[in-house]
Amino acid sequence: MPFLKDKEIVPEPLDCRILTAALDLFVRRGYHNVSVHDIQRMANVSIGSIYNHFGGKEGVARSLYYHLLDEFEEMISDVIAEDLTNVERCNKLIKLLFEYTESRYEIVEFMLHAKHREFLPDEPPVCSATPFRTMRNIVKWGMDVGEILHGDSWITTSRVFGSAIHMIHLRLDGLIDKPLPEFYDELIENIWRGLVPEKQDQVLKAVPD
Amino acid sequence: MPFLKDKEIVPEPLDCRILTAALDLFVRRGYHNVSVHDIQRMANVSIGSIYNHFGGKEGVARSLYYHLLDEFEEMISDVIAEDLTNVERCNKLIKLLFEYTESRYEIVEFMLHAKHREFLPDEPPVCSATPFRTMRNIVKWGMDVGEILHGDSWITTSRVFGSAIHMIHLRLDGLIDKPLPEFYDELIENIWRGLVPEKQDQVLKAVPD
DNA sequence: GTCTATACGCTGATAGAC
DNA sequence: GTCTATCAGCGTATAGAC
Repeated sequence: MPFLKDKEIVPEPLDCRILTAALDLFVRRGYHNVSVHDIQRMANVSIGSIYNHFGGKEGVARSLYYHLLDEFEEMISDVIAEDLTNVERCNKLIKLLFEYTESRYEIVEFMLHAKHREFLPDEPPVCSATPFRTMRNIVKWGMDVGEILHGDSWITTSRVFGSAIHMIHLRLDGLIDKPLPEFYDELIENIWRGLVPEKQDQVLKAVPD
Repeated sequence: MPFLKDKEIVPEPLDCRILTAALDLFVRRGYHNVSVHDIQRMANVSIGSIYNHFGGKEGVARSLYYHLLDEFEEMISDVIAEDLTNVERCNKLIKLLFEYTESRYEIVEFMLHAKHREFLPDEPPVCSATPFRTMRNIVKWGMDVGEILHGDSWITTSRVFGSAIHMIHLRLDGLIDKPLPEFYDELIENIWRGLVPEKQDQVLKAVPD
């Protein structure tokens, strides 16, 4: 029986507790290895509440997914609003993704690593979602204005973001044991070598925070 | 009731039928959305046989996984045995992976796209398996003998194979609607631009089949 | 070795009190 | 809105005949 003092704990909203618990469990065990009872237990709510708020386990996952997609989208919008060159935008996004991977591991895992098709059958693949489309557009804009050398759009995007995302996967899988930000400078230099017109050294400098 | 004539159909071994059916189902619906009954039905065998041969659903998945890892490993050994430069080896592997993605879609999907952790909890991640280690070694050998410019090993490998693998993911997710081999030449040219010492145009030429 | 029929636990979901 | 108690169905696994 908790003392009254314990009640002074910040009363985190119920929805939030559920989503936080769900994210943690989904990432650690995988969606299908988590039951509604598990979520209920970890979030300290009743099953009834979960069904009232989200309509069931799939509803929780979908809500989580949309929520995080929104966060992601917002992050990209912020970067675009910052008035950088398109190359700098790419750099900044990679930097942010690398930092997220270290500080908010579960989010990146859930968004980049999870197979949503298996539990959200009606959702299109993540890569076709707005944030990823925008990332591809940034590369296209860069080619249009001559910042980035012309080439097939899929190839160029894969070369810019694909290798970074691949490193994120390797990090999440525990193969790379150094924090990703430590790779940032060398990776960026490597990415643009041969992808930008001659003598554009300024792409090297880290973007301002 | 089938006529005797039907019995002339090549008697494919029972194990093989099970594994083929399982691969198909796992890839289409995801491991957790497939029941032993589904496999049994599609393979035209009884549940008992599945338990006799593989000990259960997880056993089927594990057997399938090992089997395909072996195939993959063999493919790489063949390439290494071919006496090519390390750069050519990378090219050849990317070419083969692209071709596999088109011709043996399910295999690539199951090996590169599936989250094995969720149903084979004791297996290390695919990327730490021998084939992938060998791919990283090829890049390292290339750096050692001066074919490939020196740099961090993770970064260089991600730049060489990561972008190709990323394109495979995009293709499997249905975003890229052209067969991957059509991207091969431009991608290869793009990959080595800035990664090999000056004037090494020969990397461009497609490797002999 | 192969099959059928059956058992049993777990999970998603609901009903109904508060 | 929140909770507890309960249900129905599915999916793994086994027992035992052939």
